[in-house]
Amino acid sequence: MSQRQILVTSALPYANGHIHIGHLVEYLQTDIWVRFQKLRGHRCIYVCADDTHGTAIMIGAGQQGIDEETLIARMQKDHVDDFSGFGIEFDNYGSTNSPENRALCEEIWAAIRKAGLVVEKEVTQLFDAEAGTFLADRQVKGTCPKCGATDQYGDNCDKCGATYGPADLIDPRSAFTGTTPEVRTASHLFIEIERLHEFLAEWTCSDDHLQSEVANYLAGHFLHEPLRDWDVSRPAPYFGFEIPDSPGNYWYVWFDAPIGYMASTRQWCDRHGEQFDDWWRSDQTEIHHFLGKDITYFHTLFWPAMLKTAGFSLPTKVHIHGFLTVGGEKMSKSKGTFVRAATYLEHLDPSYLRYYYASKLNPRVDDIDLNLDEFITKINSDLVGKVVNLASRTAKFVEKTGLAIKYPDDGGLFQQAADEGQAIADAYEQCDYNRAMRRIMAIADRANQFVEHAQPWVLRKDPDKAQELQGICTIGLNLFRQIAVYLAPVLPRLAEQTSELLGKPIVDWDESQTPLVGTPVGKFKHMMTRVEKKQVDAMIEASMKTEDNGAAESAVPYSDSGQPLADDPLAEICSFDDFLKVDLRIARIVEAKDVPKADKLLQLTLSLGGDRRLNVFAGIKAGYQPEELVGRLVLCVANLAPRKMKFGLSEGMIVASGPGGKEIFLLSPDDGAQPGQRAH
RNA sequence: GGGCCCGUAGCUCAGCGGUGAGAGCAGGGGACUCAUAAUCCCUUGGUCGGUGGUUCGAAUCCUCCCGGGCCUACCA
Repeated sequence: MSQRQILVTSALPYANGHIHIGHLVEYLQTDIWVRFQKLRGHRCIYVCADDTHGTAIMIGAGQQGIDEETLIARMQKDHVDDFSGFGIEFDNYGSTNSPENRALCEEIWAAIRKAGLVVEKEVTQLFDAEAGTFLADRQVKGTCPKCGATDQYGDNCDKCGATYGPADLIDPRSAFTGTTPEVRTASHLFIEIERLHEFLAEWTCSDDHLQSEVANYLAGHFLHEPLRDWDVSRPAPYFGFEIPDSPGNYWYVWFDAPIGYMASTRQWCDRHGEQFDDWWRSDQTEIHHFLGKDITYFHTLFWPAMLKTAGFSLPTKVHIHGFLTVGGEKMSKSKGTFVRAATYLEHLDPSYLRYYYASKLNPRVDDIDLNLDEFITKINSDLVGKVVNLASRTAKFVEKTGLAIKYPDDGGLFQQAADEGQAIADAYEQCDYNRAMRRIMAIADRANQFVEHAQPWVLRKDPDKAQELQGICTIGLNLFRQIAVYLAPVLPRLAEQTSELLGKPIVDWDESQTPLVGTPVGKFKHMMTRVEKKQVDAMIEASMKTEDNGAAESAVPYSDSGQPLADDPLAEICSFDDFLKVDLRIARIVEAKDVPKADKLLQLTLSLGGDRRLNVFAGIKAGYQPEELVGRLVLCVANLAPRKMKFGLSEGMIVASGPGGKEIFLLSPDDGAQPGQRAH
């Protein structure tokens, strides 16, 4: 097998938030792949960095009263700690706010300029003077100029479907401060990526650079029509690198972020006396990017276009994974399933998550689900019950004698498992860890059957059978070690413990091909403890309490996030008389049923006490089951003008909060309230 | 509206043109006691979402339909 030279990256985590178990899918997927390549004897380096630029960092720093450099330095430290806690080993972990990155941005920019791909265009944007920043379309809300619907984003109206620019909104408000933004025109620099259309159409479909579903996605969404110019500059003030030949303009964060892969490589090269061009301008080096489906197009269209234009190597493969769900649902802060890496580490062993993710990951873009009950049984039965147990049930019988000098006849078991090595390696190579784990567990099953039938605990009682006992345990421990080698990319800690027990380090995949004989056996120590449900519960409980307020760490007891208010700023002043026009009443839901043809609606019958009933269609289907609603008290707008809907007449509204989707929270009165009472 | 992915045992998934459809976990029965109540043996359980087609033969390929998820809706 010839030695490959491989450069691997994971997407750069953004410096405005902590690492959580969703991020870890990617970093663990990548780390396992890298460890696998290294174990196979390839030259492989894994680089990453914090992504530090952009408006969000600027705003975040402002809110905390610190400068951007302080914010990103703090967050970088937290990120590095989290990664190392999970055994994720980078060869270099840099920052996009580094001199190396600036230099590379300038180099690539110069090449794009030289290729004549840059054009300048005027862009009119809203500017938040209080926050000191330009606002993206989605960072502005206001009233739709077509239909008058309130609270619409700056790009289109989801009531009437009209599209417009943020400056067209009536009464626009900044999402950050709620202030009225001013209109400013600035000139932006664009890259005419369409000029590379043909190249991209070819590249995305060839040589297995992309998973087939990703290539299809690009072909159907972007490449079927001319590519739009890419706006790569932002006017000051902006936290980032100023564009040398365009003073007052900064590179958009998505321009310099992927270049961070290169900058991180350069730092590594400088530390190791390596040539940068051997990694980024060489046919001999494979480049593998791992990233989530949300940032597909930056990495499969813009990034190859930038590399191509600047004369660097193109990615060998872009590996795109799906999102993490927990218990089949999106991670939720309120349900405690939005678990930070640091919180996880306070309660559980990182090996558990490494193995669990490995057992679920496949080469497709599918989302993967973390089912907490399955998590517990999988760890306990696979890792503790099957794998570690093999060592646990044989090692102590040979503590004194060590392994046999000659490997005994095991009926072909070791050879069979050695032969599996290639299939397991292929599965790792293709990121089909699920398949690899299944094959490895099958070896563990066969090994346990062997020990069971050989009955070392019986042999132990007969001094004449000492040699046979040693032979049995030599087989058992060798099968165990073989599994530890195959699992080493996933469970590096187990590999170390195995090395310690048997006195021989596991540094090469080929250790799985030859049995170990004649070495001493150390005293067996537990290698992994069982997971208890209460540990998992405690983690969820703790996550529920953890305020994830981005980078903001507050000492205030109720450190509620400012995000909801920022997303939806306060409305204008309303007079008391105006308020009284709205007749809010306590109501009891006496009937609730699904509206089969509606995506969002449930049909409710509200009782205001006595015989008074209201028929209401409420857009809460995603958050509530009809049966759980019947009987509960809610707050309703009882005098709302009836509205004729496709499904019938709606005679009021019930009051709820939340951003929408599944996150809808109905209001309930305290005990004692009665239907029909007015709220004011 | 468009696109992509998925729908196989209670759960998580494998099989993706060819002997009677599989694994792990869960459930039931038994064995063992070396081991972290681990392990081993036996066992229950499935009209492979539905329909139509291609084929000597389909869970596996194609049509349509139903259901779930994600991404989009002129926006990167």
